[in-house]
Amino acid sequence: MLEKGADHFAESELVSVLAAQPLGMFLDYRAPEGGCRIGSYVIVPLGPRRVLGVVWGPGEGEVDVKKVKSAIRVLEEPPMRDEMREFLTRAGRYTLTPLSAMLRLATRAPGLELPQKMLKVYLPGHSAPDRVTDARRRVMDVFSKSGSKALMMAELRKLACVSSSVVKSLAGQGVLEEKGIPRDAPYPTLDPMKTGRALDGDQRRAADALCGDVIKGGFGATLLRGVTGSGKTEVYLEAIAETLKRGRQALVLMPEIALTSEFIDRVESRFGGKPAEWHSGVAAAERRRVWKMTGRGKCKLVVGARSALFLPFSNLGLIVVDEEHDSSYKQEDGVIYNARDLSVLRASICGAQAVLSSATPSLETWSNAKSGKYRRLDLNTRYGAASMPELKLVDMRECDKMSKGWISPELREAVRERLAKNEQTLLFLNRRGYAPVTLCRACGQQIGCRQCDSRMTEHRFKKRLVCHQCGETMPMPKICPSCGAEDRLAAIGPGVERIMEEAGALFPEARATVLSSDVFESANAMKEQVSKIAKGEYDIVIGTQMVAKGHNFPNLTLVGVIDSDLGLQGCDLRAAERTFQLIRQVAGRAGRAEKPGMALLQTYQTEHPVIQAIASGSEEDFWNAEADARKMAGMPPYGNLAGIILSSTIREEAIEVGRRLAREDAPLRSAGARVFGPAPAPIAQIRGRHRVRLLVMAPKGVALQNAVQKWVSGVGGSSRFKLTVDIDPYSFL
DNA sequence: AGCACGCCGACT
DNA sequence: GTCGGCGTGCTC
Repeated sequence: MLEKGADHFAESELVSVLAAQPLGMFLDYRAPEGGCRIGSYVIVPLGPRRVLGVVWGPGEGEVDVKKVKSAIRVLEEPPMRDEMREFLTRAGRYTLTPLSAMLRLATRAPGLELPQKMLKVYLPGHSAPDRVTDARRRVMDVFSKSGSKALMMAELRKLACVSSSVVKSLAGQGVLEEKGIPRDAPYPTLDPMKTGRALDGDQRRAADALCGDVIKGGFGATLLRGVTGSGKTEVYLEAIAETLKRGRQALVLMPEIALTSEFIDRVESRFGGKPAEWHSGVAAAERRRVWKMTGRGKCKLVVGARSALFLPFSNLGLIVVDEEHDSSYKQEDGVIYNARDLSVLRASICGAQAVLSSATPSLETWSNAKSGKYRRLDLNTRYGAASMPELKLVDMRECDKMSKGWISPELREAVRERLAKNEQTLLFLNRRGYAPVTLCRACGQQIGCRQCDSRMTEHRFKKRLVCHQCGETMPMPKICPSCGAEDRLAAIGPGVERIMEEAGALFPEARATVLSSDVFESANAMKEQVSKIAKGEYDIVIGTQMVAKGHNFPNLTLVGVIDSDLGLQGCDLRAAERTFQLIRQVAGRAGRAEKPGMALLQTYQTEHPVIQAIASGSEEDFWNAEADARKMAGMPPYGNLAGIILSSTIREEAIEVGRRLAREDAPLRSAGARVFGPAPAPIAQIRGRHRVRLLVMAPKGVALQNAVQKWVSGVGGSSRFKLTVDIDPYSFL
């Protein structure tokens, strides 16, 4: 319970209203005509406007009663439930988001305040017609055949082959009854009693466990782990069936809209009806219908994007987060939240089950399962792990003495073998351009970006320097911008273009190409190149991470990872996690069907636990190693992080406030937290705003949110200045 | 978020 | 003299 006292207010009693406007405070109003209750959605006057709000409690009465206006009216929708208000409150407190912004998320359906639109339908009435004509008889026949089902004018005209005047005149005589029905119709009922596909041993066990939880009722969280094709969807469909049987609602979150259509088909064949859809691609009227129907409990199953988590479900019993590791669950602008974490919070508040499903769970979820906070259910593959090629490490410390360049003798030899056999090789390096660093040999200065403080990457194909941080580009200079020395600029380190150059020199007879997002004019040009590669028109493909996903190159039997360590030294917390998944994905490109594949991983750190884990191919080993590393570093999930993004149209202001905050860190220190930075934010400039970032680190158990709030409150700054807090950031510098 | 109020530069 | 730029502040 959020507050005590009456939950019903008679007309003109004082109530405290939270407006869905960025006000940062509650406003007192008088209850409207007919009274209202806690949770009522109300339209209130705010300045010259009328805005949507929710009655949050009794009026605070701290403002002059003469200033207090009356709420205009209560919406027809059922009041916001206590559990929803608690969810918004706690989610807002966790993400350090003002409650009004949270309310905004929860009322993001266009035209909510509009009265229910009515649809005119016709039914047989009680009078007899003054005259019976052929046309009139056809109309009456339609109703007798269809069992007096209500029909819209368009349907009726079509079925009876009459014009609207016939219908109108019958209605005028009372032969037909004209009725308005709500336009936002309830959703088709889903039939959970239909049986799904047959499940095998692991799937059956997992489904039974989940259904058991649903039957038991109350909160629980489960990691459902299984590779693609292991039947995760089928398993959670069983849990959905069980939820529907008990009259409760289920929500399935998906990371990408593209993935929903296949799921919708599965639902239709399993339950005999489509679920409601909620994402940015859904039209306004349909969004309103989904919102209203979930609130009235007339919509039992929703599939949607992360924002579906804020729908006003009346009896939510199950939340499935499909591909829970996917980074698109992290909302990065506006209100910053992670839908995966908030799903668990919402489930815990409304006594629902949360099912986090993934082939490669995030470390957070893996560790929650390991500690017993979440239950873990594993589905083992039906077809074994046949798709992984032989993995071999190449120690680059050995090679350096023998040769220059980035392609080791061992990898060279392997490439030559493929060339002789007419098979393809993929050289993987997750770095665009020619060289990541351009250094002046005269003065030692690196060429930096003028816009943000990062380094410029040379793109030799385009003869330009490009900042991968903010997109700034400039022509490749002849003289050093710092000291003016001529022809002393040196490219340091490799990018895919440089590997292309080296491959060209080593294998002049081979047909080689670069596959990198920046070398194509259009998506179509890229697709064309991909299909050329698939057809075998190239012998060597040099690619960035874009080669990892989906493309099938049947003649590819060798993958060389140029720099396996690349992801590991970055400042991105999930770099290792992603490196692991990426290298496994890339290595998985090698060898299909009858041709066995091989992957050579070049590394300077053969003994590094992550590299070892990748080489051994054991997932559990990797997670254990990664968990140890994060534990040592005090990183999530064994420590807490908060990103502070300072932005301003004036670059100096963002930096200045950043420095000041970093200096005045007493509130953080006393709580046991530390601050790093300021540094340019991952996207240093957005829509003319300069962004700077601070990172706060705290050991587990520190009330990080409180400390951060205390610390940043009253930073001030001009009106162009804005501060945003990103709790549990995904990317940081 | 809007929207008004208010205080300084280029026009009829 | 005024029109209008958008910086500042308020909304029960």
